[in-house]
Amino acid sequence: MTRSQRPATKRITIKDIAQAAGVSISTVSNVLNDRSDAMTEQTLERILAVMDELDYRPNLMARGLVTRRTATIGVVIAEIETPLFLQSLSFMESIAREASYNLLISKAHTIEDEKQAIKVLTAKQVDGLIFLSVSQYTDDDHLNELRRLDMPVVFVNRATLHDDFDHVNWDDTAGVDQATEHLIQLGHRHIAHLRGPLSRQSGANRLEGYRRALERHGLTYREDYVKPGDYTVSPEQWQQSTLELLDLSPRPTAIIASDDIVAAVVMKAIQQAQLRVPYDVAVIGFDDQHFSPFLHPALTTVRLPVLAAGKCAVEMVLGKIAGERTESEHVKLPCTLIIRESCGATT
Amino acid sequence: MTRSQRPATKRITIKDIAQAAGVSISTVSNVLNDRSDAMTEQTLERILAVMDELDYRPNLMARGLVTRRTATIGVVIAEIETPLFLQSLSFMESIAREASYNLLISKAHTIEDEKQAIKVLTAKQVDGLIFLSVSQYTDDDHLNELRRLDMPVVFVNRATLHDDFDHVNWDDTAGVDQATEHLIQLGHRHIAHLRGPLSRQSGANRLEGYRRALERHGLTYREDYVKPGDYTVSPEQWQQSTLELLDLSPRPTAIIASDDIVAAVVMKAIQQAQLRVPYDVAVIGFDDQHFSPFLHPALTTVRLPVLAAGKCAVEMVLGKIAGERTESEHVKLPCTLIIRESCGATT
DNA sequence: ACGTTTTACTAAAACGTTACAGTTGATCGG
DNA sequence: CCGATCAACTGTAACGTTTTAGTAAAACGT
Repeated sequence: MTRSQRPATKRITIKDIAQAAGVSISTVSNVLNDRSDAMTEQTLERILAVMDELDYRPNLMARGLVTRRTATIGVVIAEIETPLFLQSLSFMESIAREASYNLLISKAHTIEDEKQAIKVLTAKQVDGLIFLSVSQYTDDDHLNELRRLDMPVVFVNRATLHDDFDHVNWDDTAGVDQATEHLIQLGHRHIAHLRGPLSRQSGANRLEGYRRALERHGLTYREDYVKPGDYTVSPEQWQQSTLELLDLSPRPTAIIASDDIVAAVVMKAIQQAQLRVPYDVAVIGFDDQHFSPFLHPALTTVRLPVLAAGKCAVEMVLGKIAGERTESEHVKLPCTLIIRESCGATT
Repeated sequence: MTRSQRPATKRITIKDIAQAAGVSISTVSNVLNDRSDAMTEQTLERILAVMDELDYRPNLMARGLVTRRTATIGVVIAEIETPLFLQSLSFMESIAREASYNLLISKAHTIEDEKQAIKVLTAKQVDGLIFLSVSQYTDDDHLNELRRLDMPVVFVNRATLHDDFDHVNWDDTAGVDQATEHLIQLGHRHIAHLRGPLSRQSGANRLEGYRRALERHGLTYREDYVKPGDYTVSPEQWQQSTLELLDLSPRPTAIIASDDIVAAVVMKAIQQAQLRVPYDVAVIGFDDQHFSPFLHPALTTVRLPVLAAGKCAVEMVLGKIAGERTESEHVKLPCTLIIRESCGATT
């Protein structure tokens, strides 16, 4: 156990290796860059041995300075603390790591934050930039700055801005459409919706999907069947909205919530009103958060392709970096209806 | 709108600024490093103007090469996809950003992964390293490698290894103790526990806290009141375990679950057995995940100080970097009992 | 045996900063 | 008015790599 007491840890560099192996630094650099064909087996082994013995680790900053590559992708993520996006981030890391890339992260909730984040991430010489679910509204100024960077940039879950940027989005509209369709197939004719904030793309899209499915089946869209389930209003109000829905005539036999948290509250309100889910009222959520299968009853919900989106985004920037992809791409991933107990299809 | 078509974006450097402003690069460097006292107001402004006009951004890699500072902290995080730790990570980013630091992240689930992560993060010259909830068991080899780095390292939520490392932990034992105490105060005498995996620190600690509270009150610890609620077993088995507990005589009047997800399943099982929470059986969870307030009934649970721990960890490495802290510290943060509906105290 | 190719290297110039040791020319105290 | 201090700079050597252009010696073909 050679535990040295503050050994004044001399940083060992390529120079030290060269010296110890009795070669030039160029040769050492060659082995570092897998150009081992340019030297004797014997020299290679000697260098390798010295590296190992001295526990040499190349300084990637110094390397990056000349190669202009850092093997690092910057991720700007919205402040919103939803587990879903963090999960996506986590998955991005997995994909990036397979390609030996790391993620440098920076949260941003205002446009100012975002600009600042771009500044520091690029100053740190990231090879590409991913924007995860950040502010929907951006000025041209901002976009031009991004264009000027001349660096792979992809937006995930942000309203499509301009065609020259890469985008990965998911199709909430189709997701809710599918959920509504499912309820209709199960015989429901009175379907209510606790919608998200209309100021957000997701809120508007989901309402649209609900409406679209109803119309396709010739069911009338009733204003009073739609109530706000925003995160801008409180859970108490979601509960209140649910109770109001239950008082309507005819009483809705199904409620589509804007997300799983809202759905949990909706189910709770229904149960407190002495009604049963799904027998009296079916409930469908949105997001497929990790707790949804464990609710009582297990929640039928629409799963967002957050993992696939993360993977896609990382692959897009890696492709751009490698020069394989050049055209800007707009990917729209489908959502999946996850049927559990709360809609009555499985019981 | 000066949208240039691939302007062959010449990277502008400190040299360009110097030239354009008619000064030496040293002077420009001085303004970059806030040594504006060493020049005329007029020169300063001229340089600033040129910087602004040319949209200059210092290359932090080049700077880092000479200062040996990157303003980046490496975070190695366990693969386990629990939202809780991701939330902690997210909060760490906030704290780090206040100090103008960024987080370079790398997941690791095996020791090999971890070693690899250390290698690349240090190669990228991070200024400090935080281990978030990674593998409990490490070889001395591994630790020595970390010591050799001569770099601030703090472990969060890892079993204390050696005193010369910094640690931030939370006191699960006291947390469950407190939860159990609360139930006892409410008059419960038959309290069961769905424990976590004993191979993990958290599982063992929580069982210990449960036991400790019982003993303090002279209540007998019954083997059959404790069943595994591991994530190593399936939700179906948690449900099964719950039903078995309900069949015991005397029937437990309260169940403490090893975490909130398990608690949700426990509540579900109880309700499916036509019993009511909390009237027939009280339930307490652990973690205070974001969905817990929305369960039916809202879950009483023990909140882990994941945010505080993240903050603490970041502050510890920043302190070490700044040279303010030198001693190794071992912080143990308290958990908080969050009383909601599922234990019957508020209804 | 001679020119040519190949092999196994090496020297030195980048990359974009900071840091330190100077160097001017002006100001100042006595 | 002279040496000393000071203000406002500048020149250049690092930092640890990669890369390009080269070189000396060995191998090869004829």
